[in-house]
Amino acid sequence: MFVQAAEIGRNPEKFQFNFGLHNKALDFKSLDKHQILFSEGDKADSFYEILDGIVCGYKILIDGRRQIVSFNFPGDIIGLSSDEIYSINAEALKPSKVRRIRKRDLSSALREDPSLGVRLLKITAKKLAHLQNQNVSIGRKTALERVASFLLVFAKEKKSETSEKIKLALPISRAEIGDHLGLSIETVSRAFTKLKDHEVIDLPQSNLVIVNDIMLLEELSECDDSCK
Amino acid sequence: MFVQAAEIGRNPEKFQFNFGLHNKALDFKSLDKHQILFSEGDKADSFYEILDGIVCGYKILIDGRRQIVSFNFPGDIIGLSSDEIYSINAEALKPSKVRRIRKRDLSSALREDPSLGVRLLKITAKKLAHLQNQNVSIGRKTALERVASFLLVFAKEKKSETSEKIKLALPISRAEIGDHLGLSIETVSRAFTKLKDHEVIDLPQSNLVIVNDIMLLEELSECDDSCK
DNA sequence: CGTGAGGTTGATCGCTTTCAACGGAGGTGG
DNA sequence: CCACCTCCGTTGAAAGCGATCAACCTCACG
Repeated sequence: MFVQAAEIGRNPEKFQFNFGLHNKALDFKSLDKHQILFSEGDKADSFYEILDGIVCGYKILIDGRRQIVSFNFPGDIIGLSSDEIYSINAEALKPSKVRRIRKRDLSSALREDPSLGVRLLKITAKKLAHLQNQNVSIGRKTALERVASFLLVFAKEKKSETSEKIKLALPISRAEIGDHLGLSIETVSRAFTKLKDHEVIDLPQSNLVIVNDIMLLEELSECDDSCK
Repeated sequence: MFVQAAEIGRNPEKFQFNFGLHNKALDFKSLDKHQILFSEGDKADSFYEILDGIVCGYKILIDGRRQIVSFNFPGDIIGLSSDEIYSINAEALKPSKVRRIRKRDLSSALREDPSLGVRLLKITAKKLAHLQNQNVSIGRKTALERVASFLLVFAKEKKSETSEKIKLALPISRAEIGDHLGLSIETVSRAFTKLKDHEVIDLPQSNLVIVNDIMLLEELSECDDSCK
């Protein structure tokens, strides 16, 4: 029983990227679960706006260790690369839809609409800020603090809703969370259990998180003392 | 005896940012060692090009844990924020010079020069790629692999020089490296010692690294097996 | 020559990983 | 319809890596 409506990352009000290219060849693409959108080293002539689903960006070391550097939800952009080639892999975590934007179209679009540059810059800067936070989490936080921080991001996005309790349908597995937070599956699971035991969250299903106390969650995200 | 000429990050050919604003009020600023350029939460109406020295970007948790998210050398930009406020702190690690660029000037500059947007985007995307690599290091690599990766970045920048051995004058303390790599001072020190013992590097002074075998360093940056 | 900051090295502790077993949910085929 | 299987998540026990605590060293500087 998947609570689709409450699923995280589904934010219809989210900024929809508009290149003013509607009359030109639009390039939509459907992705199956686990389908690769692009791989590290591929020629990076396009980037993509996520329209539906989730596409993650990740890197793998030669021995298989994986680090997921971003989860991309509808409205997000993936594939902006400084180089001629992609620096990461992109894979759909569930059936997804994306819109392809060719870089060569970008230049002309920028000429036609100077404000586009500012907007794009803003999006990129936002990704930067998020990645910086991620760096702090992975580099300096304990397992519990990382998981709390991770949940907090989604909880804050949905906070505007009136009810005290925040319901999050996580469309992401423990393994994927682990690879995002630099933790093992087991450690992620234990952190969830600990948050549940301390009644910070409820966990009616493994993918359904109900945040009981967002203030406490916020405290825990920087200092897990009260959850020892 | 500081080997100034060989110091990392000193790359005179590095892209110098040009806003075509030379005739307008230029805003240079000198920073002492440890002087704060801006703090997290400050109004972010400007960003800065580093002209000389090193400025690091970092975050601190309430209990003092610090994560350095970037080292910025001459030619680099710091302070690009998606928000109205800075998301990080910026501090000079040694006497530095920066050039201030007001965001309101940016909009007009973008209108006058559309290619500027592409360039700025490229710079930001490069920072993004670097931060992603950093994420992989901190999230999935061992201490030795992280230090090897760290050195490798600088070694590759200087590789073009003819000699086999690459001489790096690290202008960064062990504590700063640790806070960048998510490690303690002691662990960083031990990693350096191990690299020295295995003759991957020489370490005539604590701040002077001579890379003997960049191929081996590259291997070690993803798999520290051969250095156990 | 004393002092203090930065770096190294050793010993111990603790958090996270790894290895292992178990349980539930969903899908398939007899 | 139920047995079986696989995938995912949870829990326990043991091992390992890095943090912490502590002592010592070196060097620059007053």
